[in-house]
Amino acid sequence: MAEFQKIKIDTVTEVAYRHLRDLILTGYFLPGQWLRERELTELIGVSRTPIREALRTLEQDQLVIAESRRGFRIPVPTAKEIRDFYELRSELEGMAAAKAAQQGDAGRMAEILQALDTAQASLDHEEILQVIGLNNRFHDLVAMASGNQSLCDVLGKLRTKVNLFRVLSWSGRRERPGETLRQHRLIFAAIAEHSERRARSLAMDHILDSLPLVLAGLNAVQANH
Amino acid sequence: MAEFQKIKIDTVTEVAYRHLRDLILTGYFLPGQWLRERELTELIGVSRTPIREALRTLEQDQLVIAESRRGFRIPVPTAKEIRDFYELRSELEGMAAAKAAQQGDAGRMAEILQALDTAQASLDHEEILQVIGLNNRFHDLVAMASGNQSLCDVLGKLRTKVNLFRVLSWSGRRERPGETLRQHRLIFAAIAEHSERRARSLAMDHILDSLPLVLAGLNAVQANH
DNA sequence: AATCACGGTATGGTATACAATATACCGATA
DNA sequence: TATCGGTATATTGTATACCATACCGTGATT
Repeated sequence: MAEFQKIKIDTVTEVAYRHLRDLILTGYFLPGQWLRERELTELIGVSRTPIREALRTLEQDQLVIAESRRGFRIPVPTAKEIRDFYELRSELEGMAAAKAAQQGDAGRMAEILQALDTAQASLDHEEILQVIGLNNRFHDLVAMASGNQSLCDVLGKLRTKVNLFRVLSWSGRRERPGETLRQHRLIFAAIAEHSERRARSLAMDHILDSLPLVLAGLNAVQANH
Repeated sequence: MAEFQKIKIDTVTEVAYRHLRDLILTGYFLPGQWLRERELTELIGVSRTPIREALRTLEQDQLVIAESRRGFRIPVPTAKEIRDFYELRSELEGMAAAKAAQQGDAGRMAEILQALDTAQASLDHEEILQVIGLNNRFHDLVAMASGNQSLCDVLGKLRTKVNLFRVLSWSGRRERPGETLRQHRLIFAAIAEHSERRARSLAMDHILDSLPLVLAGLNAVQANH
């Protein structure tokens, strides 16, 4: 008999964490806004205990900032922070692409290719949210193809935080999923033909490509006070 | 009149976090051991709430592992995890060294040199703990000299976790602070003369140098069941 | 104008109660 | 004997009440 899958039961803390994270990443809160525990308990519908634990986790994700005896607030990113962040992510996505090219796991390659093709189909049908989701998945799959779990974990964290920068700077509105998809295809090609250096270089450039957009968005937001 | 320094008051949660972290990193708990909340409240002398918040933070540091409705336990590292981890850290320390060489901040360089000289003096006086502390500080200073705060943060986290691997594998006992210091001097020389590629390469090799020691320690621990 | 005192508000922390669940133990049954 | 099932116990997960304390705005006082 097949083994029974152990059912993972979500704790309220985990639900609260994901709920708050999604609220933050969709721009529900404004940059700099204080998150009052008691408001959050009403918003999420749970008690203070799981809210506080969820906030501690979000603090580690750098999606909120803890200030002693003041509470938690949404960060207000600076241009330098964003530049530093993109530089770091660029290096690590480059490493992931290079390692993936080195490994060349056939199964993973097929998965990535399928994600790209599905994204292309979604693009043709103008299902933009689908395309964006699959574009994110591309990076996930490449990280997994690197075979390095630590790298995968760190990149996952960075990718979560990059969404914060995007939403706080409204730059998500100006993305061009088609161009992104095109670059992903180039990176995949380099990985598939085991060109480590080329894969790294393309992946790094790909990340840095979106930096100006985010910085411009940040300026626009700040100009509006 | 000089401005009053805003006094940073530690919350109990933060104290509990540091206390637990230090206990973990000094090997007070065994790999795989469950951390019972009730025991921890007695051990640290605070109530469950701050203990649980501290554990959530430690979970993000990957110094403990949370299992739903089971609690938290000390991780049992595998050889692959350790290899992946060192590979990642090697890449990032290399990046930090390269960026530091690029920046060439004179003030930072002086700080690093001073740390190296102090470490040398401590070594001559056989103050081994001093030397180890200053050797860690070297990496911190190089990361700061890179000018990239995000990189600095991530490397800090990685450096914390590497201590867990060391203590869980007892490999700390076999370290040779003198050899480490010698390698640090070489890395510093490369940074000081703005040799980005050489600084990166030396820093990466330096990290990977200690990997076999940790892996050997892991095997030795596992052989003892 | 600068400083100080005061009070409101929110967090930080404790204690407690209870629900939910994992585990160990134990006995019944095949 | 081995397996199944049930029960007791321990522990985490969650809610809640309560208090102490820090922060901040406000207004009086100098």
